[in-house]
Amino acid sequence: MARVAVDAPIWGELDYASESTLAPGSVVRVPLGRHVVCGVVLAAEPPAHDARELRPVAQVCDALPPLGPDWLDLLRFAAGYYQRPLGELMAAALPGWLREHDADAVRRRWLAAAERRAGLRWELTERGRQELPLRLGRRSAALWRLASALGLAAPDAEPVPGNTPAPTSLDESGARRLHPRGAAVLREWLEQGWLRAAPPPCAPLPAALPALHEEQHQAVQALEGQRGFGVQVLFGVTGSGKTEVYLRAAQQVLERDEHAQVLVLTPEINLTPQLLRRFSERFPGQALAVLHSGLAEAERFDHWAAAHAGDARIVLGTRLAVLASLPHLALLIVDEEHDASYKQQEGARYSARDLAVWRARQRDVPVLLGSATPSLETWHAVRSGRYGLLTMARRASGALPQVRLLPSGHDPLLRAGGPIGQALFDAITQRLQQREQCLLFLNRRGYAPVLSCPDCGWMSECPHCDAHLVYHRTDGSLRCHHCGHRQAVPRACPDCGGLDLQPVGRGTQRVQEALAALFPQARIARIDADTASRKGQAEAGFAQVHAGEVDILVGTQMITKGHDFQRVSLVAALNPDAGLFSHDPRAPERLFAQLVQAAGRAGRADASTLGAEMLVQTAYPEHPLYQALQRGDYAGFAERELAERKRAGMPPFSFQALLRAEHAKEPRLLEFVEQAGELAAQLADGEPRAYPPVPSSLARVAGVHRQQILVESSRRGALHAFLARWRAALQELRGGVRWAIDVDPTEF
DNA sequence: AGCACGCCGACT
DNA sequence: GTCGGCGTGCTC
Repeated sequence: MARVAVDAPIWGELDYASESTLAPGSVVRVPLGRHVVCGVVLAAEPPAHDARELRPVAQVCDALPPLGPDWLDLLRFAAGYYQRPLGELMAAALPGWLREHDADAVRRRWLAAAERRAGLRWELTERGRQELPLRLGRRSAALWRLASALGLAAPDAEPVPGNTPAPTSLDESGARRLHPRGAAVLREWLEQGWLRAAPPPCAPLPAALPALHEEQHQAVQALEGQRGFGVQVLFGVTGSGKTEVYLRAAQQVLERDEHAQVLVLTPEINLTPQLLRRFSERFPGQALAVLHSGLAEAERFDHWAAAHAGDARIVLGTRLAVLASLPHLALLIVDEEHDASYKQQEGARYSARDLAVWRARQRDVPVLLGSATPSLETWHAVRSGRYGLLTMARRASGALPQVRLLPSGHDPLLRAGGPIGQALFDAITQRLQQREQCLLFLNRRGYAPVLSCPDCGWMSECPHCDAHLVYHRTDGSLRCHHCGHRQAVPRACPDCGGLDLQPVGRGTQRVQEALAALFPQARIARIDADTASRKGQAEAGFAQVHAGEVDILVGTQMITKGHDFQRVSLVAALNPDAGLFSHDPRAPERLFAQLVQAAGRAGRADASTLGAEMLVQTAYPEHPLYQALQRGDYAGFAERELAERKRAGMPPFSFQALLRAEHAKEPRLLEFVEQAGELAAQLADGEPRAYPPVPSSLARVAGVHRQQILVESSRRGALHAFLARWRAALQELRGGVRWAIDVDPTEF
């Protein structure tokens, strides 16, 4: 009998009959209802006492080595911590291609992928080392020639004089020299699971590694001394050379152990082509696997297989890569660890950064968290001594851009309704004269965030969401950025018939239009979700900027990530103030990180005649956040935010979870959250504290109403004990309300 | 998630 | 009188 976690949103694990004893971690296909689904064996159990007739396991994917116990423990932990079924975590961790193909297809693809990786060079697996001698016995000298070429000692072989190390891997032609059917025998043994791809002969490192500057040297040395579990925070300003430290850290680990694997996490793989390039240049060959959701399913399987087989020495990926099977994991690196995209926002809402730290502790290996603006959670752990701190405060070459705050208070240009004030106008004019490029960003796409009637106060609102319809002038449409609703701009006000509908506020389109009028001679480009609708379109836009075909680039946050523009010397934030006074307690932290990131887009200051500048157009130039930004004082900003969090009893000084519930009928939803709140009060017993239900930040999206309940405790253990009980009780409630618990929520 | 089972409104 | 709505329960 086998206990199996199945690929279905089912709590509880299912039992199946099995003729043989299946190793835990075996990937199987099992009948469920009228379908066959993928599953992972959790344990081989003795038959249960109840006499229920079990259905048999349909197939065992025995071409795959079973998933390791540490992988199973990771998934069990994540399922428990994030209050989700184990099967769902499993489905998130395994490539879809594996889940959707039968054992034969999996075997074929697994072997084909292994052959491609190996360059047809093989070595014995542990299993091969044990089982092959049994199979061969004392017969067949020719087969033993193959076996000893793979490093097995024949039972009655003469001890080899001297200590010439036996070669331990074989390719096809080598096998043919030793045995007439050598290649076929290798294939047979491969299918038995006795062989695996031999690691490519240690790819030569580039002859001359780049010299490290003093701070990098210090960081690399500190990491060299790290053995066993430890979290090191690499706190380095943009351009300080964090990637080189990652590369050296990876190199140390890979050289120390010929099987070691390194996991490198990055927020958005498409936005960090440099990181991928740097790793593949430094460690050439098949040793690098890439895991992210942009890969075709079959391709993702191949990369996952390389990781699971232990062949991939470096696995570079987005948050989902943290769930990959990595049997020889020896180092984890989380780049831009503060980035919000490490938190999965649907299904199992795990934090890849937090799971990376958990995996490091589990395997007793180091983990490196890199950022110019660490998350407050991470910074707090540094301050309390739990995490080590490696600081790189200087740019490797050139100076950081100067931050200049431009008060928008009494500016005549802004008062006249323009997107930029006099100071910014002058600054851009200067840059244009020097043939340097400018990058302007704001958080709103479209032409204007809302259309309004000055006569009666009517505003364009989405019929399905609690949100404004955004005016897009290019095609004369009103669009909802939340549900995709789209309609033509009305000729007259729907309420009073007034004909003077006015755009209110500014989006990227309107800014582009205004800039075209202000700088008629400049070449202006715009990149946002609207212009980048098709894949590659954004990259084409960026390429134009790199090629110097654009003088001013306007866009959303999209343009603040992933590109270093050598000829951009001025970066400006047009209206960042919303982040100062948001109801979301994490808004300031995000704003600071975003502005620092944006500043980093400016090229080297010494390549500019005027020096690189980051300009912030704000009504609150005295605000401590901007003051800290101007000083380049992340630590000061973080201290202040942490003090505020402590005062308010918020994370990281408390632990939170959020119940999110949604339903099309508001009364039904309210009834549900009411009941949920009562259950929480009964079950909590004072700890944790449950707040009353409130509408979510967008109370209605696409016709669905949304409410949430926040629970908070000073003790993580108390919170989790409560969540398990609460979840079980909520599952008993009826009424078709969709709900989910978000542990350690980052968005409210 | 699917899928079946079951009890209440507008149709040939 | 039925067809079908989706609320509820189950999947070893």
